[in-house]
Amino acid sequence: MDTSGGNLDSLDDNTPLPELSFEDLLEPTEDKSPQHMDIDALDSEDEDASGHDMANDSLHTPQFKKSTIQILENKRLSTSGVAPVLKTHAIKVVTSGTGLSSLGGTGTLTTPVKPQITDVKILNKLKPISTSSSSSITSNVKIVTTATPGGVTKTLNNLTQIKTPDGRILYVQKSTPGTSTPAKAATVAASPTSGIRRLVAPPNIQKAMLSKNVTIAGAGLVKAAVPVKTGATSSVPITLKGITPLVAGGGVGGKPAPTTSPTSNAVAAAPSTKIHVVRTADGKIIKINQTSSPVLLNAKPPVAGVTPSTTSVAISPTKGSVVLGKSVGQVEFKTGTPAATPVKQATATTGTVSSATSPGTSGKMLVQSGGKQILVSSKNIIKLSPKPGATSSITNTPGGQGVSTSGLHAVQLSGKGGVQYVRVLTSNKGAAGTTAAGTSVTTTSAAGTSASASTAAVPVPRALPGHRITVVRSQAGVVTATSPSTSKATTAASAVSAAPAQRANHAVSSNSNKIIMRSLGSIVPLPSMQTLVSKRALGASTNAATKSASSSSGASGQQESSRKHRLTDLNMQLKNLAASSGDASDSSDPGPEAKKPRFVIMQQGSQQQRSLTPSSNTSPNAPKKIYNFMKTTGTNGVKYMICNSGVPQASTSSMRRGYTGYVDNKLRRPLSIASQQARFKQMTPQQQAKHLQLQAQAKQRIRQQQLQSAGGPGKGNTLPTLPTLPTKPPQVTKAAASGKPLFDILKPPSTGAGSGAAADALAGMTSRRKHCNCSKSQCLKLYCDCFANGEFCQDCTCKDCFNNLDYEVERERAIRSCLDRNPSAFKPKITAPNSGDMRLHNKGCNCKRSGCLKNYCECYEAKIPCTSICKCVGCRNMEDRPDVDMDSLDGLYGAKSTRRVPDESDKHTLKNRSKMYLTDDVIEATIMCMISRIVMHEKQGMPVEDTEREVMEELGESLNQIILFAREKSDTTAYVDESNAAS
DNA sequence: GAGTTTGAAACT
DNA sequence: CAGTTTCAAACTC
Repeated sequence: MDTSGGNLDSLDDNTPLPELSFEDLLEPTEDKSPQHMDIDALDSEDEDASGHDMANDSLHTPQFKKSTIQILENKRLSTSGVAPVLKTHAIKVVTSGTGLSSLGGTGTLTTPVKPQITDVKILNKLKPISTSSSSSITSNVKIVTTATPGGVTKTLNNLTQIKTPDGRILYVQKSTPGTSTPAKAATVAASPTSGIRRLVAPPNIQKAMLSKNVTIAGAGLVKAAVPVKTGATSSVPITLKGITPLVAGGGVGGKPAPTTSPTSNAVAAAPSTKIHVVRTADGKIIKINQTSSPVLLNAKPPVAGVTPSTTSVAISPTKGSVVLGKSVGQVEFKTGTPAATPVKQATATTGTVSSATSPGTSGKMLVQSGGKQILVSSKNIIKLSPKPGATSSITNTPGGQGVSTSGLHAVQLSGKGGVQYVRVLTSNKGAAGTTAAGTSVTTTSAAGTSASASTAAVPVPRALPGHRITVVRSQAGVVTATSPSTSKATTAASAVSAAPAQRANHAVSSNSNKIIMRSLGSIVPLPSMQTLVSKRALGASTNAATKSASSSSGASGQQESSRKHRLTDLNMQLKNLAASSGDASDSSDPGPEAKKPRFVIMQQGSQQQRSLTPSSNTSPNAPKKIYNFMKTTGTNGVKYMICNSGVPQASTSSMRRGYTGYVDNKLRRPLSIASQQARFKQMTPQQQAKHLQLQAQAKQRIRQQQLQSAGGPGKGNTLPTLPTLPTKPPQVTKAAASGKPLFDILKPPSTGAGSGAAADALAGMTSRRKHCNCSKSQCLKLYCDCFANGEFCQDCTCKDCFNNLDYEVERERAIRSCLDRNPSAFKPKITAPNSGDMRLHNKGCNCKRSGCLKNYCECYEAKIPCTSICKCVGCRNMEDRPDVDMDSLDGLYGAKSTRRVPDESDKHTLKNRSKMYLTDDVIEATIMCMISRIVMHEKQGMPVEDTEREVMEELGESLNQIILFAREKSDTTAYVDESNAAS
């Protein structure tokens, strides 16, 4: 038990989540009315947040709409005022057994008539509910465990055990910044911003029991002695309400019986209220909601002799959420059954929360790692490091549990912030006397603030060997709740993109028994495959490529500018192709959401290696594939920053002020704004301090490693050169810059002499095209291109730069500020309304004096014509102008080896030709060829590097063929034209 | 490279 | 939302 806490503490960045001690759940009932008010407010906020999260809007973060358990605050009661007894309390949830009496004071749980404990689903919400901003659900992880009946409830250092009647134990870990000690927790408690965690209880939970003092009766009321916050009177009974008794025999999948008796405090809720709210004395609210698509971890068949429903946590979607909120004197559990249950009590507050989606719909995929199986709902992608035992030993819990070694497994959820870290701990607890059987799963969301992440562990069926899985939310923090029914590839993609968490360290412990996913792992936003699939994108890339090839000869300033854009587009597209070569199958127009970056956990185990391994997601709804670009800086637990999703940053430099081409900003954004935002919001001062410290350490490690690897030292305040992947795009970039034809550029690096060129290309990739020169903004405002593009300053000439790892807190604050001002601040300014449409400036320019014919004008800079959206005066940047938005068409022209500057007629001709040759069919065929290579490589288990190289090679070959074909046609046409002219 | 111009971002 | 200020890039010399 204690050991688990120790493990958590050992985690660096992820501040160990404070255990959710019993006192956290307790609160004097006296405060009822105000507390209710609070609850209502919170609930409303939560609902609101889920409904419209504007902050994340820019990030396209999916809204969290599922019922979950949320810890609104990370506040932790100081133990000083609480009776010691309280600390050891556990919460038992009894599904059946109506009419359970509430336990007063120390009373232990009353056993329900037919105890049936289903499952517990723990969702992490990174952002405080209070903020309507992005509602991020960190994880939908549903852990099914069978508890050993009659087990002893205990509170781990970090974890609070919730014991179900049948002996299952749930571990709830609060995320308090770096504090294992209560005192610290207390201090933290003050901070309003805290990570939110959601626990989703199964629909049938009728009763919740807090060991020793709190019991939740089936009737819905539970009273228990409530420990007072520091200085407050202790042993005030807590009331749990809203719990509806289960129908006898209600299995996991079965429909729960409606609850009949509302608690005194409970307000009659609409029928089928599905929300369970528990509020702790320290003001935490736990909501138990049903969520449709839980992820099942360690799902295993229930222990023999036990009814399925009881023995194992059922995956069945649960409704109702438990929210630990701010000090409310009560703890409420409200349960509702989705379908048929009659009205349950729901306080006004809770009522708002309930938005459960239909469970069951989601497909689940089974992920196996190191002999462990994780069942994931289709929407979620969980990726476990292939070798649990791999590297880091961070997770070690010395202590009682006897989990000395740990394995870290990275779990990536497709949803917002989709990365979670899972730690599987071998639990010796059984030996310790705790009833909890072998494995418990803990999920923490590190998002927002690393510290905020709370963990919850669910005991695994006894049959399973004792393992504890701790899921720590990634910084990105925003893990969307998985809604099985609604899940779509696009949704998942968008969700992922929303949180571009950049750095996370995660350590993989050598012991496979433990899987710890730490927030420290670096997460890289990856473009969704849809982007790749997008015809438009492909065409763009093709055009860009051809353009770059043709434009290489250009000399004039204007051409230079054009080429810059072209190169940018090309690089972006290539990156896109390389990075997102995953889910090609979805040809539907991804829309803006689809372009969101995906976060990839950088596994520590794999060094300097980019993996292109698809997740083991088998579910149809699940995102097709996610390719992880992994790079490690070396040592265990080292935090490292990853740039631009493994694609070299060099070419990605943004054009001035948010120009994105029609390639999404994601490509240029190594950092996850969403995640940063979330983290920031939840970060407490202590967390921030710790975070900074960790970052500094990580940075130092990075530098050291880079130095060791003969990498040039970063300059000044900028970060050292970020690790770049040894992949092709860089080559392409440099080659393109050098004027090589694309098809040459794309050729795989030849051995021997060719390798040198490749090395040069890589070197070229490592330098960005543009460097800011900010002097007053500290690079923390949108004035700064680096910042605006979500990039760290690197090799810039800026002064007092805060846009680096050393000032991540400030940076996150700035990001949030920007998003507060403009939720779309980090969205691409220039997009194409529809696939195939011309790129347009979303906001329009406002030029007064430049006539929109200078690069002052964002439209002109992006080579797009001004539109009616623009407020420019004296605009001359018209659509029909030859110098606008035409360079994207001259790629084929360049292929003709024509070096003269095309005139308007030429451009029209080129445009027609481009349409002639770069048809959708051609583009699709090209993509399919690339995809086929990926698939083939995957099947063959070929190295990622090889796969990437070949994909790019395939692209190059395809483009080459297209160009050659176009050239031949053009020659023929010219010949015909000449003949005609002669005649 | 210094100074000016420009327009987006930030602020009021 | 409009006006003003601030800012950094683009531009000019």
